[in-house]
Amino acid sequence: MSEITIKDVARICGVGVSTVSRALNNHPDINPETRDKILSVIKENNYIPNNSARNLKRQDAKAIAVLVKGIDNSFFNEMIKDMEAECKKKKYSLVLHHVGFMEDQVDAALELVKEKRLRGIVFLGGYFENNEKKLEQLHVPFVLSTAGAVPTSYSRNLYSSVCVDDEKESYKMTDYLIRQGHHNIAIIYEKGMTESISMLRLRGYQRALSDHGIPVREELMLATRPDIKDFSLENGYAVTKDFLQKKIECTAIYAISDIMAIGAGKALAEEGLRVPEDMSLAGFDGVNIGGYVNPSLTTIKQPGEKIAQETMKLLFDMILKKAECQHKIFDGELVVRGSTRCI
Amino acid sequence: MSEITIKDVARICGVGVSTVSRALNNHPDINPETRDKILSVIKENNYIPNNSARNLKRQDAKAIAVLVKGIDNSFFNEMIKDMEAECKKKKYSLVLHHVGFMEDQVDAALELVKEKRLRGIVFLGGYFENNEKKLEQLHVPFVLSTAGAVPTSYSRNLYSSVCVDDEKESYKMTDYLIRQGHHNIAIIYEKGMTESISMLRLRGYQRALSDHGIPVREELMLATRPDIKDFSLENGYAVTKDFLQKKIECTAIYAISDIMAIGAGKALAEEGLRVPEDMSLAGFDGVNIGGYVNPSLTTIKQPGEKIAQETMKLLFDMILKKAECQHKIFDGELVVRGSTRCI
DNA sequence: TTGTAAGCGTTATCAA
DNA sequence: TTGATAACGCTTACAA
Repeated sequence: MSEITIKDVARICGVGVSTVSRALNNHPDINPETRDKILSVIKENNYIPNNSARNLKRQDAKAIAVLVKGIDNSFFNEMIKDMEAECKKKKYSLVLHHVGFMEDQVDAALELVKEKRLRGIVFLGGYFENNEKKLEQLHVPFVLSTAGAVPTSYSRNLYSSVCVDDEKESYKMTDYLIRQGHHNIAIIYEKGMTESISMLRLRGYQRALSDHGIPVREELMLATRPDIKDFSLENGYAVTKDFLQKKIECTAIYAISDIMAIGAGKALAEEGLRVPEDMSLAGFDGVNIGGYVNPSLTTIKQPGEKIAQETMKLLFDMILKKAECQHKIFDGELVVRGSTRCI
Repeated sequence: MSEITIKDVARICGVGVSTVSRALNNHPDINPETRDKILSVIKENNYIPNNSARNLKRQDAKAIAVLVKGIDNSFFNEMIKDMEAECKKKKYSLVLHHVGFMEDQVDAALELVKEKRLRGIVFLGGYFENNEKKLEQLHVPFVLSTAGAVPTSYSRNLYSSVCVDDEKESYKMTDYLIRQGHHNIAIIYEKGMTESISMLRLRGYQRALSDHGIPVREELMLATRPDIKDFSLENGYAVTKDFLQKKIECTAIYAISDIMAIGAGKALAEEGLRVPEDMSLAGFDGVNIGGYVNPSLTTIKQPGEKIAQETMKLLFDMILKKAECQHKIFDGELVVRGSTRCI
């Protein structure tokens, strides 16, 4: 009943353990006949090598990890499959690991690198403030992907990064709404660290208003509720519901994520407000679902596929060619759909 | 530069490695002063224990794993956080592992059990046909959660399970639509193994029609496209688009997942058909987003939270109390919302 | 309360 | 082409 090990396989085959190991790892220096025999014994006896033992001993695990902040971020999920594809091309295995909202991504990375002997890391999303020292301990190349939240004080040679310019893209959306005649634009954002993605997008909104000579009004800046999951449908809904009670003059609501915008849409519907006739509604990210709701959602589409591919390119350049750290910024695309209108 | 190990920590502290290990694992038989000193040295030197080595040696890793089929299933993602909560109560750690569409869940489980010395497994979703022998090799208790697709030939003492009766619930939805006056009801389903969840739901649909004396018509049974991701927005959309071209008489479309129903909704909108005035639309699962689209989606709500909790209860009963295998079936709830109407 | 030493199941080294 | 054997970094008897 106790699990079978490489020693048992060796004994059954009448060979040494190293020969079994060679068969297992496709080493060239083994007689094809012996290898086939060993492989068939392995199959018959359902032997499965212990990965902990392998990782412990092995020096060259051709593997990288993608550490994703949060578990149900549609935008990230759409990117992951692109990363897996790129990784496969390089014959590396990709360890996917989700880190909870309260966990520290860098701690998780540090642990994982030791455990699996990883050669590189991708951080998908997340915050990196007050973490420079820990990041320095990460002795493998890493790329911050779609994680705008890196303090400018960090050395640019510490890491690579790929993202959109969140402030600029948010400016683009706000500017568009203003040009459509909207002056009272509410924004749904998440209060956070200065360099968090949400705060960058808030700054873009504020700057666009200022550039158009429109005062930035406190009562139109709707912070999400800390007691509800961040960036969720529920949060967008709750915030908007509260806002609408106050009857503040407003012709457009811009949520800094599509999912929250969809949540806001429900609150609008419940209050009898039609989109876009009574209220324009806009999001950010460009997740698939935004194109499927009714009316479909005007948004800033991040080029997820490009970002994913470039992320892997930078990572493998650093791993394989010892390339320097690089910082790529992609443009987002303003996608105008049915949820906004000119007034 | 090379990574620091427990030996280094021991050397720096001037103690033996076992003492460091004791400090690390909160063993009671250690002098609090030595422990504090060791802990501070660990912190200063950023020592992180190697999990592979720990797993290899440790016999009693209080850990279970949840193996999830697919990465962006909203319904599963909503359940996972409930499972994590239950697990925390038992002071077990929960290893979350996603298995791709082409991978075999049981193989992944077998590997993971060895690697992490797991005490139990939850399979969330997936198919288990032609896998009985492999499942038998899994020498830890496991629960199939929301995985209706178990051949009836399998021994009931092999595993526990928690789910809804997919055929019955699907019957419930179809019966409801019929009672609303719909006779030409199209169903969007996925062709698959006889016992797959999708086929069970299809059978419920067929049985309801028959029971009402309505013929089951081939041209109203819309199989998803194999070239598009299964259960996706895109698939629901594509299938519906094709269907509408054919101008087949029909007053209701029932998709066996909410996400596909939402996809179908877009195709309807594009063809100028209003929901529910021109076409009723229904889904299955009861994911959050269904309550946020416009009109909100009529669906069968699976009690995800209850299922998650019961799954963990059964698993821990088996692990801790050596309880027998059990098979629980929960009722789904017909949630009537704005997307369907009486004709 | 602490230290020594024996594994855990592999892979890597080296000699045969 | 093979087989002993020494690591890998940790936990845990057992001895002190």
